[in-house]
Amino acid sequence: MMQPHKRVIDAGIRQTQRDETMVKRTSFEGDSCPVARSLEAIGDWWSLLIIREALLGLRRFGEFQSKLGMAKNILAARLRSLVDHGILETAPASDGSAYQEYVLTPKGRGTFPILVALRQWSEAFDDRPEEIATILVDREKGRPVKKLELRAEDGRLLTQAETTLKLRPAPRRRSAG
Amino acid sequence: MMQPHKRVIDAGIRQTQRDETMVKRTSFEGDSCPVARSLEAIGDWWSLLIIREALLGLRRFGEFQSKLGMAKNILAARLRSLVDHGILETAPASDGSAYQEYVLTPKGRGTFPILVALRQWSEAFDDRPEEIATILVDREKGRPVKKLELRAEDGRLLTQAETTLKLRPAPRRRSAG
DNA sequence: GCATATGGTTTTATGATGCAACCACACAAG
DNA sequence: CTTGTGTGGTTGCATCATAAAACCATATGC
Repeated sequence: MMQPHKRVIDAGIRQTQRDETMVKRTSFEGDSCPVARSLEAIGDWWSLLIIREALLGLRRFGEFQSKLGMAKNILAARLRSLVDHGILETAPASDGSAYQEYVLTPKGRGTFPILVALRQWSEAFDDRPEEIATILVDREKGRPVKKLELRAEDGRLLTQAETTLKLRPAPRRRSAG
Repeated sequence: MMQPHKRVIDAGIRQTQRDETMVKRTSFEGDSCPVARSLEAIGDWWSLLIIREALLGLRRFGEFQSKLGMAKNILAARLRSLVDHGILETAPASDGSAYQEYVLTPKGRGTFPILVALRQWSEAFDDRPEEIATILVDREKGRPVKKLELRAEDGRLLTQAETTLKLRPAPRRRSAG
């Protein structure tokens, strides 16, 4: 059920040496692993928490700053990075103040399953689950949501062992040949 | 040169002061948000990639090291942290070599949905999806898996907007003890 | 114009990360 | 038993990111 020896896929993650300062932070920008690519965008300490607050409706710099209790410079850097990655975008106004707001793009809202997965992992495995303050519920019924489930094309519930990785079929030059 | 005046670190910000070196990395250990609690354990650059490789069957220090291309000291630190968090555990042997292996615990295998969510987010929103090399497929049929879906207790498919957070009902002072 | 709140940037300090070098141990050869 | 090599890891140092505070710029109100 599991190939213990060499796998062909993904043989050798290399860090992208940028110019000459290759002691950077091992960027995963050019990596072929989609997990690594996600982490490149939202794999740092604060990004997912900022996104989480944004999903809950926060929009203003000061809201994030006071809610998350983080330093303003860090927040500014994270917001800029999230905007650069197309996860947030700045909207010029909303409440009259000529300041700007940070709102989630579709890509940003698309992180919701990631946050749910993180939440459910805590709920399932945390050593002190009693310290978890909130529950994600179905808004309509007020009942806890089900666990995320992975299904096959035909609807069968899949565990990790029932899945495997395949190479993408066609590197596809450019149109059909 | 000009020594700046005494730094008053105890400014009253929220951060979890551990012992006395409170300029650490803003640990989320005591946070009540389950997302933050997850990130505390696996929210750094390497942990999820190590877990990913472990899910694919890697067990040995050298396997991780050559596969991920990371420095050995970083790997050692991450492995230790993952063991401390109950995500990996060390098994004394397997192939005769008197060395140890790192195998996933149930808690570690429980991260699978997180990795799937990260993967699917990349697949859906990455700017250069053609660089993604692998596809997660149903092992039996060889067909791509469906997107993770969040459902209500009664099976209704839920979007983020159809969910909300509720406070945990009972803080429960250790009942019946 | 001046006080204050908001929204950042700059400065400075510390911790984390990255890499190389080194060390400890196991195993094999001589 | 000694040497050699591969594995598994630690130590040192350079560099980078992060953190906190101070500072600055723009808005808004009086």
